[in-house]
Amino acid sequence: MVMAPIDLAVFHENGYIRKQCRVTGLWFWTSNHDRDTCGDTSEDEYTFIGSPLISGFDMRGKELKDAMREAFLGFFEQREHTRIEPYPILARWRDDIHLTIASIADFQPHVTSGLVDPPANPLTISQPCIRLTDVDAVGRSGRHLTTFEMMAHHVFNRPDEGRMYYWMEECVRYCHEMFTQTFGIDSNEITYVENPWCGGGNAGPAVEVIVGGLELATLVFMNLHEDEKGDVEIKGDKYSEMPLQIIDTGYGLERFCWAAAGTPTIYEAIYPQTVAWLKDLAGFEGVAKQWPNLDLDKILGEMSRLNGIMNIEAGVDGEELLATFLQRLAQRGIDISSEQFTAITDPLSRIYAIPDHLHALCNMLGDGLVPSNAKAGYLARMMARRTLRMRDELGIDVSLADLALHHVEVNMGNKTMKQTHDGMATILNLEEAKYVEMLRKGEQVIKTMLSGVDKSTETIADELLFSLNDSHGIAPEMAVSLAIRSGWKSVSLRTGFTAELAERHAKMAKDAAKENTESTLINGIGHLPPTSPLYYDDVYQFEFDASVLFCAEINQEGLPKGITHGVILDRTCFYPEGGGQEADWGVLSTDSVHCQVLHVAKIGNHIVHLTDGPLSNGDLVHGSLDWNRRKQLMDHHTSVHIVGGAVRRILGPHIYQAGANKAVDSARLDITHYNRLTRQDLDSIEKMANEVIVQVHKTEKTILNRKDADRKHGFDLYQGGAPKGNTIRVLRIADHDIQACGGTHHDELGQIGSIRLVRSNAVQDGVERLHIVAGQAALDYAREQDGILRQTGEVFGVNVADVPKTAERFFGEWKEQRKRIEALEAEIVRLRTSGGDDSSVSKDGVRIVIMESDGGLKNMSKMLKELTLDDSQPTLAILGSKEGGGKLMVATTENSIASEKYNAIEILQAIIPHISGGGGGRPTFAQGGGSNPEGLQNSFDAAKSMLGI
RNA sequence: GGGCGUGUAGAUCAGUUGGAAGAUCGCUACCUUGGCAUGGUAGAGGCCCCGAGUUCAAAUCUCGGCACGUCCA
Repeated sequence: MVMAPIDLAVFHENGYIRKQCRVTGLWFWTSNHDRDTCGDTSEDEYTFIGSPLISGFDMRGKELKDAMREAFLGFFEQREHTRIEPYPILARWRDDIHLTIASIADFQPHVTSGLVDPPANPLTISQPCIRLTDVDAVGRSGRHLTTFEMMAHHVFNRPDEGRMYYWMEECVRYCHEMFTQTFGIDSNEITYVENPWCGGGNAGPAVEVIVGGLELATLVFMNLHEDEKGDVEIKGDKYSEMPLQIIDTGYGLERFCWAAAGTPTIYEAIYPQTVAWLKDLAGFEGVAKQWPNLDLDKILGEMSRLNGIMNIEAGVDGEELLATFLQRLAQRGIDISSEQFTAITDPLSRIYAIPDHLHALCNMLGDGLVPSNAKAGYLARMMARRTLRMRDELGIDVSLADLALHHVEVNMGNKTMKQTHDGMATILNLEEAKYVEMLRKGEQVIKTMLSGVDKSTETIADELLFSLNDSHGIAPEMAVSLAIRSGWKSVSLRTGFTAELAERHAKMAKDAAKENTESTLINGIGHLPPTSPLYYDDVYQFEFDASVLFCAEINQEGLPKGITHGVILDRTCFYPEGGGQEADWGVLSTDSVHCQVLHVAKIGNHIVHLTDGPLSNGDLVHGSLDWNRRKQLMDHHTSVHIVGGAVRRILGPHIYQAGANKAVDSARLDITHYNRLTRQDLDSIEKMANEVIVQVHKTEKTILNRKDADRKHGFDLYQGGAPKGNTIRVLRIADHDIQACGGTHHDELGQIGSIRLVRSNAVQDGVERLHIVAGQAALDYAREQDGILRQTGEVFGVNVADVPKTAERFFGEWKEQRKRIEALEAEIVRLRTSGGDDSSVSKDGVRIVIMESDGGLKNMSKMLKELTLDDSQPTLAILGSKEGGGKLMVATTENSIASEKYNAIEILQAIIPHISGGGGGRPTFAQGGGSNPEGLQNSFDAAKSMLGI
């Protein structure tokens, strides 16, 4: 079975008929019976440019977006949908994506899987989204954006439980009513295109709503999931119906605004003030005035229309595209040279892209994101750097922070943000400084890399450009312009290189994508009742009785040594490894058997004890924990929460937990921050953490429904990671820190004793790792440190308090004395080489010196230098030492009769066997070593007889 | 998460096949001038990031650690 036609009463009632698109072959519904294309093809141009299709919205920019959003949400609110506040743009409730890419992303994976109830049903929302896949086309195509708001109405139906709110008929009816009545769109301009949707293992029928050549909305009816035995086939995969039936709609707010404004590009509809401001700053009027007879608006309008029907994709050859473009423009009566076209569109595309990029950047930073060189933070850095590059290319002299603050003021109004404006400015100023530094380094690297290349070269080697881009952050275009500035004036970028670079990256990404083999520890336990965890009821319970439900042999790599069996009980006090907290250890025993529990893992609802021996099904066992271990883990885990709260309070709202680990000897907490932490920072965090222990007596542990938890505490609750179930355990330490956490924590903070921040280090740019010790571990740590200091003091023979001062003095003296020894050695060399003893012989105008030295290689080479660097006295010098198994050095005065007559390597090779060694060097300087220092005299004798002296 | 790159004088960086640690700026002193800009001469300043390994020999090659940079997902 393939997907059935979407045949709805609402179509017929409004005079729509079903036709097949002449171009794409897709089926579509239209009330214009002459129409033979679906509206979204290479032959359907935008019809709204210059003549808006949506009436009643004369404003522009933020005001227009606000009005449009309100019209949409209001429409659905009046029709029994609940309005939901937008989710953050950082998708922190998910572990598969960094950014919110669609409104449905708010409800994945647990609402869409049916595990968690939606916040309301049906609901309407306008969700800010960021998609970076088309980032290169932004500003150039006239319609692409990285940041947009997806307006939506969502429904989560459960027909199997008798909850069916509405389906296709009503959905399309709402859409049609809104389009034609609220927005006054001519029915003939609307086409509904049937185009089944699939993605991420789900699928369903879908309708694209095209207005005036622009896709304004997609209505997806998600009711299928991938299933090999399914009877529906879409794009080669088989699907079957799922119990949850979801309406996932997406209406592009900015596109509505564009259709209402009818401006040449989408950017002028939504960012008019910023575009005008940037034009002014970049002196764009001057460019345009060069050709007074060109009608700019007309050209831009035509460009957008053309872009609407031409597919600009990354990797398309730029020159070829330009030629086609100019040809098509000429057909439309616009006569423009490629130079004129480039002169106008190059700066303009940057002027358009900057506000879009700033919008993405401000949204990300506003949500508390810290720029970094990895993960989500890298996306912010990429946007910042793109913006900076375009700003520089436009020759605009405004800092990134000022651009962003201007953008926030003009385009974001009083949107509530986690990050303060000052914080944002601080972060962006740091980013700009890093960017400038990167450019400076890049220029240096280019100079070095090209130093051997002729100044008249026209190309830069591909490998060099790849390495500049990948290792030094210098994009190919940038590399070329830097090279030109540094004197290689005729280089240019080979056509198609950028595409090759992208291809290469794509290939690397593909190669790196490895299979995620999730090996299960134990199979066949699905039928067992879930293990009842006792550690939540009373975290101080360390003994319990239970019965064995399951026991099997385990044979798997990577587990702690000694593990032979996996045991599942009906209930347990043993905490399984999870949430960064290590597992409990202890003993499970019966009258006759004692098994050590060496590790505990959670598999689904079952807690598996990994033991060093077998137990039998039905056995009654007594379990007892290694309480010292558990107590220490609890000390650390609770401390991590306390420290986390303190860090957020002291450093600012951008602090987010990027990971944590709680072991016995110490705990780690990774936090997002834009600067390295100083010891002062650590001290004040440590101070506050210890104050909390004193001031807050009790922790508060509650269990909340996921829906209520979200509403009550927001998404900061999930710093420890995206929770999986519908019920959430919340740990509250007064108002200091509130977290969803499934670990074991103290009821009373006083149990911890004290917290020490040992040190911090950088995990990656933008992420700092705090090393924490608490409770007994803090005492042990202090004792150990004390011991180290005491030992050091004993070595110096001073009090511990004097160790730093003394070490400083010793180090200073050591350096001084080393220098003095060098000076004295030099003096010895001078004395010994100034002649006066019988080691110096003259032969045929060459002074021959054969001498034993007592220093190492360094000292010998100094003597050689002294002997052979004097041009006025041609010398052959042979030095030896008994140090380190014996050393020999032979050198001649360069460019003298000594170097003509004697070859240092030959002499060395001839005499070195006497000390059982080898060596080499240049004809005027050779050195080597051996393992028989006693043979040194034989070497000297051999040299003498060889030279005939 | 994966790939790539970099740690050498106070600063910016060179350093060839492993074989004698360098340049420029800055610093100090002296010379040139009435003084300044400048010019000249001399000098000081190095745990070649740390630790192991290979080697007769490591700034250089290999491995590990630390610090930093960068691209992609």
